[in-house]
Amino acid sequence: MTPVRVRIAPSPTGDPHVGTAYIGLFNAAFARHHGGQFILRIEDTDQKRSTRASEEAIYRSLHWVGLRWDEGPDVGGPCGPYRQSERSAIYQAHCQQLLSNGTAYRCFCTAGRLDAVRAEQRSRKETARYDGFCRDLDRADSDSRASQGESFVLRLRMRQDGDTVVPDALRGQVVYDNRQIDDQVLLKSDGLPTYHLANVVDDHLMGVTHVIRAEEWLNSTPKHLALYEAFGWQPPVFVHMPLLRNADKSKISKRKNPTSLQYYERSGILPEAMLNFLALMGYSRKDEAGADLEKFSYDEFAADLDMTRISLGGPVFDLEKLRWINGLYIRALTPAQLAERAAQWYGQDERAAEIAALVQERVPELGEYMHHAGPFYRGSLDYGCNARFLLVGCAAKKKTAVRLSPAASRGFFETLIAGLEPLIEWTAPAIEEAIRGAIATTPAAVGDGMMAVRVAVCGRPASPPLFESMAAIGRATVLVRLREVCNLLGDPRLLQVAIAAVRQELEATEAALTAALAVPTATPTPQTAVTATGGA
RNA sequence: GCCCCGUUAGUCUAGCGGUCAGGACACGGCCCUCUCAAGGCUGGGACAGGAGUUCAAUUCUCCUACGGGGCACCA
Repeated sequence: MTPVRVRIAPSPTGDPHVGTAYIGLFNAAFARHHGGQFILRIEDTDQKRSTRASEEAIYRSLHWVGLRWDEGPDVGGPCGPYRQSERSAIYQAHCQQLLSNGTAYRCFCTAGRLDAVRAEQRSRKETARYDGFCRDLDRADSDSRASQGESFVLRLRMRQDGDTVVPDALRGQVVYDNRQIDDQVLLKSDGLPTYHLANVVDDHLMGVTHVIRAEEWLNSTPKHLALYEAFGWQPPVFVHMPLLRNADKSKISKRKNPTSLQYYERSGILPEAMLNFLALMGYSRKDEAGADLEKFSYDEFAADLDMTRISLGGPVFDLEKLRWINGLYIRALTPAQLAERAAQWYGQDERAAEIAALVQERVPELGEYMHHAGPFYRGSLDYGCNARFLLVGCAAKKKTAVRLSPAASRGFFETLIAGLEPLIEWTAPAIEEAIRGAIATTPAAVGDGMMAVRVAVCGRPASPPLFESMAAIGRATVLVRLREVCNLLGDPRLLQVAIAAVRQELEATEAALTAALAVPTATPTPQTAVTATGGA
């Protein structure tokens, strides 16, 4: 029996995603279970969006959560290179093979024509797909046009009749009508492969036996199968995992959920708790009594793992339960271990010195250190009565201040997010520019806009310098907080609830005070008390 | 619009023809308690709907509804 080899193939665009850890966990555990290997491959064929910084962040976050791989760009291995941008020659050679055996053809269609075709198909309510315009071009003609430097892509020649059956380890046989399947682009006009080509070629060359990936890939599997056939290769076993979901059941997204692993690391989720929680998404274990087992280690999980027992309903990523499991792990530590872990978590954080520099001036005694540094080490914030500052200008002292409605304030935060999100460099000057830009789109005063951002990001109206603070808090966490503020402002009822809570608190205090002052004779007089202590 | 996947309480799940439909998060109550947590006990809450197969369907089949995903020179 051939050894099990599995892989994850994240693309280095943006923050390391919780879904990558999820799929990584099941792949790694599966490999461990069967004594096989787990490979990390970087899918950076999208030149426009891939960055080296993101790639590094993926290594970091995956390591943080406790995943280790046997082969990868950073650790090497016998099937390298493990970065697809470094494998162009391999893909080119394989394309040549497909071109000569006729399973692929050059397509010279322009983007404009393709758009027009798609628009036309949509207006006729058909499945949008390539119309085959270049499918039957004469080969010699195609060769000469290519050699004259005309721009082209390479497309897979899909069979136009019959069905393709995708054997999925969890779903059985999934049948597709071949006429539904597009002539997929394999090689882009920049000469780089698309995911579909690179993925098949690499999986084969790297000896991957089981492809465990997210369900969103299920529909493109027929294309992959066609490629395996075109190359004359044996396809791997396919396992399509359910997609992690937002509370509204849509595919998990950063708009509706913190998806960055960095966010969880910084808000103090323990990596072992994160893995445990992720394992519970679609998988369950039982104790001797037959009750569901909620807490188990990665090793136990890997030993137990049976992929056929994965449940397919899309699991909602429930932060409440994550926090509960995290608490379970925290309580399982000895006090000494917890002290050690906590100190390590905030003291050896790579931003420790940066944060210290920011709060230094505001700390008269070390005891107040965490009060000021706290917001740098948290995930979501609780605004309480400071929520009023989130309404741009509304808490301003100047009578003439421009005051924005909740909706307008929300609009402001949305444009701010849009300005912050694409920043290449997450630095104070870049952040400042984005903030000033966003404020400029509103009639509010600069200072009032800044105050709203300060409270949104730091949770209170007093903080170290805003831009530097935001730089230190980090992009992932800043964006999560801003999105939560948008949600808050988007639903005024949430604000009402907050206001009601504050009012209740105040009224209770007032009532207690009034009651106490109304019965001065029932207690020893203040006079006596003062004298007594004063004389001691 | 077309194609594919899914459907047990608000959420994560067990179940693989006969179960009082089990566990967990969250929620309510009680206990413990200097507070808050934690912990213990306890309560409410689910098989999407309809046909069929069967002595018997949550479980098998089909239809409907609902949810999700895909339909790019993004992965």
